Amino acid sequence: MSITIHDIAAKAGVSLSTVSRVLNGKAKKYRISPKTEETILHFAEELNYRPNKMAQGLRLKKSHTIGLVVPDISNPFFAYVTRVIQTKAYEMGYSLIVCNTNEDLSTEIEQIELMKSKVIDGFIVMPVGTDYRHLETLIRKKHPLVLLDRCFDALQTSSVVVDNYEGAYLATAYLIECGHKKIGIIQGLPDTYTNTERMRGYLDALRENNIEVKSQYIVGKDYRRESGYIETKLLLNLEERPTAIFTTSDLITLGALQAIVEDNYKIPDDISIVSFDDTDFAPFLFSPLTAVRQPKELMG
Amino acid sequence: MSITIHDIAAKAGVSLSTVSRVLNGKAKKYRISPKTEETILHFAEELNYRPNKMAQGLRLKKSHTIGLVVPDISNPFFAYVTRVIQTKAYEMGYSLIVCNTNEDLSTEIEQIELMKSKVIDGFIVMPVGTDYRHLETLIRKKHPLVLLDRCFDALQTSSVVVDNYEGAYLATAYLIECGHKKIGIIQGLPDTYTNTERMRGYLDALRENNIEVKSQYIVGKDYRRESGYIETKLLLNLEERPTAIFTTSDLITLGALQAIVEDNYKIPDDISIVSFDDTDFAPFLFSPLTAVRQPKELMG
DNA sequence: TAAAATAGCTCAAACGATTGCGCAAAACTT
DNA sequence: AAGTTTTGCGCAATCGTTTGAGCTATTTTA
Repeated sequence: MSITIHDIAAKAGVSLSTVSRVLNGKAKKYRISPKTEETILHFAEELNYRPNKMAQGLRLKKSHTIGLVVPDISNPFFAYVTRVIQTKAYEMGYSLIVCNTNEDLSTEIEQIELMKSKVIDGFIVMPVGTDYRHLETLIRKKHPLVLLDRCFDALQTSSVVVDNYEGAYLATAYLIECGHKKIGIIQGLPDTYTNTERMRGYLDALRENNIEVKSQYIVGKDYRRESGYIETKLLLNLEERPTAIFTTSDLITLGALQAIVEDNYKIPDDISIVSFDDTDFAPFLFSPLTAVRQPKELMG
Repeated sequence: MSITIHDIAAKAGVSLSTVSRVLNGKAKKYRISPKTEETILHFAEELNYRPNKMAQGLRLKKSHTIGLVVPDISNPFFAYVTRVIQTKAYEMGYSLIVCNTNEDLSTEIEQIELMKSKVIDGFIVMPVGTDYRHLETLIRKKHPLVLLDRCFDALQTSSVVVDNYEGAYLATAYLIECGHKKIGIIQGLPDTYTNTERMRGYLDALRENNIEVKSQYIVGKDYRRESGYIETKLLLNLEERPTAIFTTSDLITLGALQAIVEDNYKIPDDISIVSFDDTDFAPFLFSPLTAVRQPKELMG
């Protein structure tokens, strides 16, 4: 089959230990003669030797693999962040196992469970965000873990998040500045960190400007496109329809646009939109979009 | 550390072999008594045993891991396909190691080289497309390999591709039908399978309609957005500028749109665009876009 | 009642690498 | 010339599983 250190040892007429040491650059430390070292290196090259990472991993309890858990890799935001992470990981000699949870908690739990048995050096998780007991277990078992995009204040682990509150506050305040008083929000998945913060920003901006918070203007239940579509339709059909909508994800924005186009409303004459998550295509839409940009590169 | 079959064997008072056999559902085959089986299963459950996949992999020479090599995961098309693949792989009990080649051949070669040492069960590669000697090596070494999106006719391996020729032909023919005679094309990475086929479709459509092929209308050198931007600017500044442009990727399209907006041209009055790769946002652009859709779900 | 068959396990090698300990030969000291 | 140090390398255990080949009771057969 493939070449092992046995083959090299045999060719070079030395023991396994010696080969291993030379190949790991520990020749000096273990006083291997330069001549032997060269011979081994020569044969390793000639046979095109590649260490078997499973064997190494078994022995060293290290896989040089990072598990990345992402809610939806086809979402442009997550895709971009994934690319940044992969590139960096590769530079550092690590591979990336990518798991898609589809914004589903039980899938997330299952996928993490599967990865635990794979001897993964560490996890980067963008959690669904409604529960974190499985992450607690991960921490308790000493698996290195970094949370990305969404975090749990109760969880003792490193997290990389943007200031969702501030972003949402600014977005809403901007609409108010533009003269809007009837501002709807299509929220994402309730009880997730990002959503709670964004809602808080929206609400605070309204309150501080003495604008009444109307419950029928607060809609939405996940970050999907379909959600943006349906909720926008409903908002537009309200007796007193909002003049502006704050969409809390790029996919929601997409759905909202679809609804607006279908019902023949004009942006920004009939309705204004401000979106969380900047997207590459925002500037080229039939009406340029205002958006809150996240530092994706940095986050990755 | 973590629980091994040793621990279970000790608790149950049996040998390692017996535990392994029960856990692999081979109790019948090896005549383990139901009582013993139950005891073992009980302790496995109680200790929350997870097999160490590295040890299993070492022994069985199987990692239940697939390597996916993709040119750019932040490209919506690739991201979508990746998601489909990941979901399916997970259903079948496989994990996915994702590598980004950044459309760079040497990165592709390096990444594949790295994965080879990881004992990967098989590869799914969307190759950069300009060379395939490294893939030949892979096949020669009996690594299972499937090519996706782009293929090499010379390579003896399974490939999943769409009919790029037909798509490009139809797109171009559509523009001709609309009355266009001056049709530019912004091609992708030259010498790649997809690009060659799309060019062929474009050229054949022109020829069969007796339209002169002008070399200054054939521009572009990769699938990137920047490329779409620059080439469109140049096309629009030609003395005899084209009235339609066929863009051969969604990112090129994005760049083209940017250029068109900046220079204050109107779609479709001043210029028409037909794009290869449908995108989610196409219907909501300032002017709806005609596009050739690829069956991403099916391809994945 | 002895031989044969079966049930129910265990032993130990193997997968491919790493590493603490030890040992012989060479080189150096006095 | 005998003792000491250094050089250069090998032995064997270990990581956690799997599996072909036994091995010992018990049961069945003749």
